[in-house]
Amino acid sequence: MQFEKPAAAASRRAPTFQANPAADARQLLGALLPRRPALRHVLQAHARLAVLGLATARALPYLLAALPRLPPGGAEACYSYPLSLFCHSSAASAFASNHLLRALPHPLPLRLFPRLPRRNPHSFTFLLASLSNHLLDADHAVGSSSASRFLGSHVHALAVKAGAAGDLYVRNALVHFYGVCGNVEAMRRVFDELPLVRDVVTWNAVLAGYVRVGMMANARELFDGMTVRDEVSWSTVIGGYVKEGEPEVALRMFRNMVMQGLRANEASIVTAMSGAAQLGLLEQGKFVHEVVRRAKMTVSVNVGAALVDMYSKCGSIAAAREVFDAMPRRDVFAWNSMICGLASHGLGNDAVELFEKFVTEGFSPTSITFVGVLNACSRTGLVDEGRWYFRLMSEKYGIDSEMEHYGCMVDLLSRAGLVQEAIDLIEGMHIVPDPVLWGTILSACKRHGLVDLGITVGNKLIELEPAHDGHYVLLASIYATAKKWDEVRKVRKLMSSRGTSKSAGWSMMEARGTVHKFLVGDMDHKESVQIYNMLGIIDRRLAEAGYVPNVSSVLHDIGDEEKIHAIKVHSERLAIAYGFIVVEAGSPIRIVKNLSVCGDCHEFSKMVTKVFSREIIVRDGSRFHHMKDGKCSCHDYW
DNA sequence: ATAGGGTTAG
Repeated sequence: MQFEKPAAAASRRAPTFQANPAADARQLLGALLPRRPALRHVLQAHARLAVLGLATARALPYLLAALPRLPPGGAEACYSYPLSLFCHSSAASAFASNHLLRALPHPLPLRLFPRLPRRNPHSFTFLLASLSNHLLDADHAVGSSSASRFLGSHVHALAVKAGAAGDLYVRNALVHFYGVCGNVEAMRRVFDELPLVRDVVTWNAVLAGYVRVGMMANARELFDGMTVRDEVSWSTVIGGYVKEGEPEVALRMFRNMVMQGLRANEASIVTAMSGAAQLGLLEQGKFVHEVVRRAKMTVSVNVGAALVDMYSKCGSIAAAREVFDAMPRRDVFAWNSMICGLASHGLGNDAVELFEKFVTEGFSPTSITFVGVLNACSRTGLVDEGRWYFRLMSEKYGIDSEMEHYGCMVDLLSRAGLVQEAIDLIEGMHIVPDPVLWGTILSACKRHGLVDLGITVGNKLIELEPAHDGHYVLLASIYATAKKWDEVRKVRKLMSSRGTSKSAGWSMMEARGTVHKFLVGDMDHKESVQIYNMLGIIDRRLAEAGYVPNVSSVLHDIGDEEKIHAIKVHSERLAIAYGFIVVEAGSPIRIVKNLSVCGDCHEFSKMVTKVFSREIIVRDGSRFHHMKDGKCSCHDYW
């Protein structure tokens, strides 16, 4: 065995440590620190440098540069560390100053800025970023944000005075800042200022500014005019369409991007996935998942959570669970998606079980976790559990009850017939109750035959929201159960003179790679003739099996014959009939609706699943109906 | 140095 000479070994291990300690420290830090270091990583690295004798005054700025943005109002120790790094740095360089500005929480950078021994044009970038980040973090802390807006324009003025405003990075930071403020005019002014010093980041910042305030037409025009677009440009616009409730456009752009051979990054994957979830169409969601698979991307926590949400909102709760169980690491978002998903599919017991596991694994629930859990209890009729979790939320976790939580509780209680307890809850709320809560009470009155209370609540609601058709419909049907026909007529008349807010119902399904959308009595579809023939066949078989249309839910002032005719061509039935034509036997027929299923369509669909041994999965305005063998996962309550 | 992202009752 041969031995190296000690000197040679040493020089190979640390060839340049003697030559340039600062450069070595920098190199070592690069190897030591993860890509996005946390405070403790930097502290550990500092310790390593100290042990090696490399924690010199010249090396400290690099530690400063590696620090993450520290949280506002955090422990003072958090920011005394960056300050001491700065003070012990030998060169009071602009580099060290700038990274100090970056590490410290708002408003310290603003206070320190005038006193920094060295500044350069870059310093404005750091300062503006600090302001922008603060605005983004605390978008509801209105008081401090208006101050930040003012301070931002002040920094802008300082930059102009210092001759730094023409710097590309400073300009980009300014565009971003004004975008974050929602000050589109100022943003645009900086963007258009001569000389036109711009790069793709400038364009993307303006794009994001338009998206942030919902000016999608401007965003799109800008995007279309861009000569250089990168991944960020695409994901910004795709995310904008998702945010604006136009998932079809978002997904079309995502496909377009992929078809052009451009790389889908994590942001565009996550936003497109959320678009597919919003749309509810499984094939669209699977396409996005397929892009992840083909790119051989590792399923990160973010992508995993988005997948879970997409699969549950597209009606495949089993696929959602599969993805969730396979995730090596999960964050609160992933858990929340899974819990809420189980709840919306009527799997309340699974949701509650998962919540308990979540807590056992040491996670802290958020307000959204409780929306999921309470919703699960409500959908499954777990009254005691619901009361228990509602108390747990504030008493153990200190989470304030929000409208959504009250909504779940009112639904839970009134559904179980505990209408008075639900009313007491509403009346004891510390926030102004949403009229929808009273709407829940009203439908419970209908369900439980509480005529007098129903009449009081119904009239109150009509007074509160005269354009809301649903209130008239419910009130009239309550009068109808009490056989007060004169009152029924009055309410109907009132509705036709005032009510307007009823949106047209539609049903969607996808087949053969296309999306088909049906309206009531729709004749626009290319295969309309076949669809109506199929509907006729289904109707006859169902009639043989004893199905009788129930028109009590139709409140139009028309005869029974017409009502039956109207019900027979509800969009959902057209979609089901089309499903029989195009969906492969053995596969479920998947339908997405904008409104709630009407009572008779629900009965009809259930019966179809029994008579034809066909599975139907309907996503309506607020839940899923898995229908099979004549039974529905919603337990006939929606 | 600067731009983009997910979960929420009826």
